[in-house]
Amino acid sequence: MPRLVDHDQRREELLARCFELFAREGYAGLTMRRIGKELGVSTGTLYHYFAGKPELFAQMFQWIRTQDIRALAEFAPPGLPLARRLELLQDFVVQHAASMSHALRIALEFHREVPDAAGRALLRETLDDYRGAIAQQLDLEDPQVISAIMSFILGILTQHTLDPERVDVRAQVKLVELALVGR
Amino acid sequence: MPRLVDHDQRREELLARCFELFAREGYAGLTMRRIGKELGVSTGTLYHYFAGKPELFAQMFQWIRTQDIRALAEFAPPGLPLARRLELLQDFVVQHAASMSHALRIALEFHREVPDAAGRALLRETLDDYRGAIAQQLDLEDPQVISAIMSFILGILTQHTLDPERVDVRAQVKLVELALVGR
Amino acid sequence: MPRLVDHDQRREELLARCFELFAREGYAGLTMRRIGKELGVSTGTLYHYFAGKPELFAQMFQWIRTQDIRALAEFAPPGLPLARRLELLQDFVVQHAASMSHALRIALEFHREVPDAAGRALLRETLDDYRGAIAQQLDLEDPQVISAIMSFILGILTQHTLDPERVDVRAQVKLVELALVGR
Amino acid sequence: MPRLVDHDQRREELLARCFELFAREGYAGLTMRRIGKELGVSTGTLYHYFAGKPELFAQMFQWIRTQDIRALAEFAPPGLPLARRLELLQDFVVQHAASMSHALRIALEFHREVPDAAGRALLRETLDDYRGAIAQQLDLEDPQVISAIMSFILGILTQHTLDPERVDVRAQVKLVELALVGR
DNA sequence: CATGAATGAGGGTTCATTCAT
DNA sequence: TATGAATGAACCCTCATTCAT
Repeated sequence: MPRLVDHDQRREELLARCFELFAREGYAGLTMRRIGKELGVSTGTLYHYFAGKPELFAQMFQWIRTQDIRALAEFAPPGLPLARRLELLQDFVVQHAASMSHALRIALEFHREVPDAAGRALLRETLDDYRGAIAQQLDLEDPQVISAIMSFILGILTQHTLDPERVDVRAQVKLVELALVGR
Repeated sequence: MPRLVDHDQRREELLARCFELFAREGYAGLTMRRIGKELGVSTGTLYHYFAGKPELFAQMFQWIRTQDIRALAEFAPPGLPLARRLELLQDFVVQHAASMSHALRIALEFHREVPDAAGRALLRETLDDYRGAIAQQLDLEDPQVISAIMSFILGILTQHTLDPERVDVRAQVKLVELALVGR
Repeated sequence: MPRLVDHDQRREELLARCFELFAREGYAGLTMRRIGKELGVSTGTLYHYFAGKPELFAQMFQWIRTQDIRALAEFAPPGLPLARRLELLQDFVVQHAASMSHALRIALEFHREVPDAAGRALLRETLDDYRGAIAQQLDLEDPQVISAIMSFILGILTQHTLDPERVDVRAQVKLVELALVGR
Repeated sequence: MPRLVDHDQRREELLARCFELFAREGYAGLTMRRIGKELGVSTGTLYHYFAGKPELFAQMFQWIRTQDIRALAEFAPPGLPLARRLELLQDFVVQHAASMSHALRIALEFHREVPDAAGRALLRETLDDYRGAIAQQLDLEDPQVISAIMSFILGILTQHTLDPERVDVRAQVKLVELALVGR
């Protein structure tokens, strides 16, 4: 059934192109008409592929989540020492700062817009996936350490959003290294 | 003779009571009618004290900022060793986690809703004030260290928002201590 | 009872100062707050003297009407020939063009805002008073002639409103003279 | 495929049906909701065709203007003597009194609601078009004479509005004839 | 008498959503 | 499958009016 594949492929393509839009304008600030216009389709078409705005947003969140985890699970090849792994994590954050900030904003919006149990569970699950990916890539086990690294990354992304010129990601990551590896 | 009301005092009182509302519902998600209802006043009264929704939001942001800086500048009395200061910071974060998370969300909303140069400048200034307060209270000077601590706090607050049950603030702060004070 | 006199005097004074305001901004376009501000009193005071906005407007209309008729009934001393009287009417229109235009606008607004039988009757009565004053001052009797002169004046005022630079009142009145006095 | 609607045609149709509404209720007195209800469409539809209330009003004004000038430029076939032309003008005014009164009211509203230079220029232009049409149809040249006839018509319309029962258009026009053609 | 804080109905406008084509 | 005209609830905001002081 090639039709279904086409349909799903088209759907994903639309989702991908929504990502930046939602990150920039926010859930409430972005209208279905606007989305349609930016994607070059009518609102009718949007409703053909998605049941509604919340549905579209939720699917997009799921989509980013998958994309992100996939990318995060690959930044360090196995067998490297911790210091080197931390360096690679640092490179990853520096390179993906913009899109990770966007993803964070969307997660926070998701938290607000989908405040039911399912939404919360999805967010927890997502956080866990991130933590898991970091744990695996850094080859660390202590959940508090992972959580701390996670905090650190989230904070860097937040500062990056609020004051992009002032945040020196590299210098900051160095400090984490100190904490973990010792001096 | 007019009704005896201190205009500015009343204004501030309304602002204070908006804080949680905006943090929970977000700028776009919170309607003036809803604000009025929650505060127990009519929309007309709201417009009597504030020129409009953006104005109300901006004033509220300024108000939190002042409140927060004031609180943050007092968590550690002078003359204590760094380890003790970090402990006090940790206590401060633990105690104020909820309201600080709210403030962070509002800052991020502000970033989206007031995207002009003045808004951005205000956010940078606010971040600087926070950094300054932390620097002074911890008696630290290296801006990168301050920024890193800032990242750390912001990340804890973000995780606290997304997954309140899972974040052990105390355990995480311990790690920062290790990085700064050594083991 | 000097209090009552004071009260009425104050009321009339406020009415007088409303006139231009209503003419310029229109009934719906002028708010009670604005009236208060322009007159230097609070809205409360306005409601102390007038039962409400419609009442204020109606009283003001009555007030202009009285003023206007009084002025119109005096432009020509008795005993002059028709040609001279027409000249004096012309002078009167030229001098009072602005305030007469305002009065006309207000009459038209009154027609819209007070569409009940009493309002309509008041407008007819007012028109009759004007016609009567013109008839008496020009010493003419044919109601169609009076009505024609009335039309003429109203039309001049309308053109004066819509295109103040282009209307040469004197030249136009000359034509009426031709019609009435012959050449 | 989209619903088959000629956007511009639909727009004009809505404009035409707004005309009487605005004339009767005035700009400020007529709400978008009311317009929608009277035209049998939702407010959403109104905003689908017009950018807003001012835009709708302005387009309607332009529309009447075009309609009126077209009608006015055809009341007298060429080659008739002045007296006959005046008779035809009289017939025209008698027949179109109601719609011309409406147009005049709308012009006056426009004068108040669009007080900027462009609005004023448009009104002047409109007056000029009317004067031009009259000049051409009556085969007259003296601008003051045209303006006087214009005044006369405007005044008749004004009286017609304020006191419809009392104005004998025919009798009044006779007087203008006397002035122009002589007795 | 005078004030202006307070009200809430109703204004213009937007926008998710539906549906005839 | 795709379109965009159409809907109407709900938004922000204004304003005539009331009333405690």
